[in-house]
Amino acid sequence: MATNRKQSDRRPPYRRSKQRERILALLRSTDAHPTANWLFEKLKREFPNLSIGTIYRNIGILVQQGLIGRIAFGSTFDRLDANVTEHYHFICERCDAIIDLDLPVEPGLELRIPTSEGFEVHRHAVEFYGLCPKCAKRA
Amino acid sequence: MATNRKQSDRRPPYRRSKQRERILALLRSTDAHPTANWLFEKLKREFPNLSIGTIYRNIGILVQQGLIGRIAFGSTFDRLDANVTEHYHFICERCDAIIDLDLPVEPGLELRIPTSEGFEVHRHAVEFYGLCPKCAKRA
DNA sequence: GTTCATGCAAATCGTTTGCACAATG
DNA sequence: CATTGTGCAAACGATTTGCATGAAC
Repeated sequence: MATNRKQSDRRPPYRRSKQRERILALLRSTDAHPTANWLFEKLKREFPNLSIGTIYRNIGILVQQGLIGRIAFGSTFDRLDANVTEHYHFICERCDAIIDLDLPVEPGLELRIPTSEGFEVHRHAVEFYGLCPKCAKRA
Repeated sequence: MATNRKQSDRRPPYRRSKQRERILALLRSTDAHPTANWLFEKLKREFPNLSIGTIYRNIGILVQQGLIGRIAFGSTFDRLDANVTEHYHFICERCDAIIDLDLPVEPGLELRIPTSEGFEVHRHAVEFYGLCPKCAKRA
C-alpha cells in the first residue's frame, strides 16, 4: 500500500523567504480554504516570475512547521467501499489501512449544526486517525 | 471553485458487462477498501486485455447506482487551512465551499473506539455534507 | 440494428522534482 | 561562503477521454 506523504520531507533549518511569508499571510487573511492554484494566481501579481513549484514547496514547509493544515483525505488515490451502509472509518497513519468501524452512527451530531443559519445537512462522516492494532503492536 | 464530480456523468440505461460484474463481486469480497489499480491488477488475469479505463468507467457507474461508495475527501485537490486549532468542517455539495464550524470538538467520540482491540487513536475528523446557507436559499 | 461497453492510447490535472542561479544567514 | 529557496521545465501518478470495434438488448 502506498504512502500518504507528499513531496520529499524537508526539514529545518528554514530560511525566510518573501514568497513564503506572503503565502502564509494570504492564508491567514481568509477562511475560504484556498487551493494551491488560488495562491498562485493571487501571488503572481506580486511575483511575476512566481512558479507553482514554489507554492507547493512552501505549503509543504508551512505544514511541517504546523503553521497551516492541509485538508485532504490523506491519500492521493480513491479507495472504494462496497459497504454502502453508514459507518465510520479508522485510518491507520502508518500502513494506510482503512478499517470499517461498527460504532453506532451519531445522527445527533448533525443536530448541532445551527440550521437557524441556513445550513441544510444531508450526512456526515467521521474518520479516526491513529495506529491500527497491527501497527500499534509494532510500536 | 471547481467541481467535485469526476468523469462525465453517465446515466441509465445500463447494460450488464462481465467486467463490471466482476468488479462489484471483487469489491464485495473484501473490506480492505481497494484502489482502482488493485482491481485492475486482480482482474487482468481474467481479462488479459482489460484496460484501466474500463475499471474507472465501471467504478463511476457502480457509484451512481449506489452499489459502492468512493472514499475520498470529495475534491481532487488539497485545500489549505491556516486555522490550526481543532475544528470540524461543513462541505457544501453544490458550491464546494468548506466552512469552519465552531461546534465543540468531541473528544468523547474517540473513547468509543475499542482500545481493547488494540487501536491507538490520535485524532479524529468530522465533516458534514449538505448545502451551505447560500446554496440552500437558492434551492 | 442501435446503443452501450471495451481496449487502446493520448490527454488532462494536480503535484513533485532536477537543475542552474539567486537570496539568506 | 555554505546552504536554502526560486524559477523553469520536465516528470509523475491518478484519472479521464476520443475513437474504432465488440457486446448487449
